[in-house]
Amino acid sequence: MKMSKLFVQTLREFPSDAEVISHKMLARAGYIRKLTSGVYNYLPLMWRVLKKIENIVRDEMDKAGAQELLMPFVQPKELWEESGRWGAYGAELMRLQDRHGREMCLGPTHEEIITSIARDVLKSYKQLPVNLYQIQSKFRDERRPRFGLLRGREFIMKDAYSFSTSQEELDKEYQNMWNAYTAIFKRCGLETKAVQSDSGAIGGNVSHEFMVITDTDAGENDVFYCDDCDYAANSNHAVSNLPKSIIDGGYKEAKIIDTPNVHSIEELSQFLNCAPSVICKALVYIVDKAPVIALIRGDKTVEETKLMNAVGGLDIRIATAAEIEELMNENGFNAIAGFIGPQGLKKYGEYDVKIIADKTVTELKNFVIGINQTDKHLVGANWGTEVELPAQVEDLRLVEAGDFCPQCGKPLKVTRGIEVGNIFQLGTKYSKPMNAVYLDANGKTQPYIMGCYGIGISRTAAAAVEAHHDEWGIKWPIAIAPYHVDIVPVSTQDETQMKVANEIYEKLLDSGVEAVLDDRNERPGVKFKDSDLIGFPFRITVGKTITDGQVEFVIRETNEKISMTPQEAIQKVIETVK
RNA sequence: CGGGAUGUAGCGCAGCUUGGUAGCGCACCACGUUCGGGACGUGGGGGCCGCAGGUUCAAAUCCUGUCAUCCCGACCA
Repeated sequence: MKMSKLFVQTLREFPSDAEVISHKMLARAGYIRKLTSGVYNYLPLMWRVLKKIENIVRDEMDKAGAQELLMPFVQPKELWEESGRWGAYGAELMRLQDRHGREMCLGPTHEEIITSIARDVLKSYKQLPVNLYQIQSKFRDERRPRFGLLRGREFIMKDAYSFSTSQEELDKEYQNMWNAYTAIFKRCGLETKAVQSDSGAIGGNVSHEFMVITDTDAGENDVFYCDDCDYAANSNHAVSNLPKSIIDGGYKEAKIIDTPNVHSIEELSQFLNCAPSVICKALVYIVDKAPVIALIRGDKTVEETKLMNAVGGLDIRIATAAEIEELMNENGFNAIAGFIGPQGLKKYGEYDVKIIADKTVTELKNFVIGINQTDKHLVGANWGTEVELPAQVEDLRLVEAGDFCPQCGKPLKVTRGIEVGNIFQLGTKYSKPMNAVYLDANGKTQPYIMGCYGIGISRTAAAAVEAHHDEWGIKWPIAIAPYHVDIVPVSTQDETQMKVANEIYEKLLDSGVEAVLDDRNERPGVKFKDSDLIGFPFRITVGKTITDGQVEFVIRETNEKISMTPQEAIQKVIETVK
């Protein structure tokens, strides 16, 4: 491709609406343009990158025995009602009506569709197992799109779905996909870590996320991991063993004491001169409109996803001051946040109050707790006497760096990650309600045991930029770079330089190398800046030294410059690309 | 959805307080001088000042409404 004809406009400055590095770089280097919030045009350079990632994904999925198909982007409401998700999915599901008023949605994922196809075709155990996948645009009406391609509303995704006859068969396919994913990301030049995760709205039991580890703002997930064993988990799912803490408040008897204007755990522990770990904290949450009180040790934090899952909810938030006031009034108390306790809270409007204790509070003795009276606390409390231990006890705790690994006991570390793929064991979550069944060897009707496996194609491209760039621009891994090499004659006026540059270009093209010839009559600085910004893995500069038979070979990854003959440069590129 | 901000040429911005011919830099076109890390000169092309009302002789500027975009908090590929 001649640079003068390449459809690209690089910008001197970063667009003002871009926040993270991948968004800034891709926009400035002319890969993408925003159409509307969270929706981007993929310009020719971007599309080449995306196609390369897609092809790596295809290759590995096919090798793993999966078959590609393509499902519709627009889906009818009826199938979503069968699975129960028309109501459950929430505002992220982009709903619309056709001219007859029939309700449809834009596909955010395709479990319903694939299940409806499978149940029509897969009638016998002899046809199983099967793994089907597609690569397609998805639409999720995110509450807040941001970070460019990392969190768009429309994005390109590979989604695969497996159908098995047993848990063992599913386990095998899960491992198969795990291996394929590891190979895919490696080929894309990305280092990933597979971490245990919460399974969220898609549902299911076992799931892992593939994270590109990046300690920047673009990494939206906290990942806890162990250096000594293979344990790694998303913060919404991580568990840990705790270091020894003080769990006995040491109070000889239970009594109510005045704690004026002492709102926070920190203030309370100072006021009472006790460890935060002997205080039982009570937090009021609203899960799907219903009130939930979470009890947890004062020095620990509630992981909201865990709490939400403990009550089987879909949406969670901390209660407002006004809601707490209502809750108190309705149950005959008068207290503000900071003085809440679990005692005597029964009703909130039409809902029953649920009380759930984190495991950390069960072992407390002679502890401190709120009693729903402002400016008062109970000290020296014990379960079973002063306070009743809630029937439901769960792990609600957010893990912290330094907690001990649940597998091997060594201290855990934390880092940030970008989720580029995930694998789920769905079980019969969709096959049962949608009556997707086959006949087993005994002629008995059985629901499929399903799995699903996603890769964010466009997100993977953005994550690659996050992981591979410097202050001058992108440094694409060779396997997903839009072009392999940029050939830059320093002066288009110089006949020798142009002649040699053209020869190099033609020879590389003949060898199947994806080359760009920067034939623009621009000053060299402009061409070098563009070359670095766009991120060609290699650059061959043809300058004055061509009179000595030398060109300059530049490796973008290291910015290393090596003088060599044109023939050597050609050889070097061909060897690397093959 | 809550809190904060911004909409003026493809990109980055000024002008608005105090209404009076719409500007600057980059990019784009032409000519000339330049030519190893985003050159310079001269001359050009491109804008319903987000949109709709209102006030006024006159609105980018003042008022009202509306739409869009971005940032900070809860979700996911």
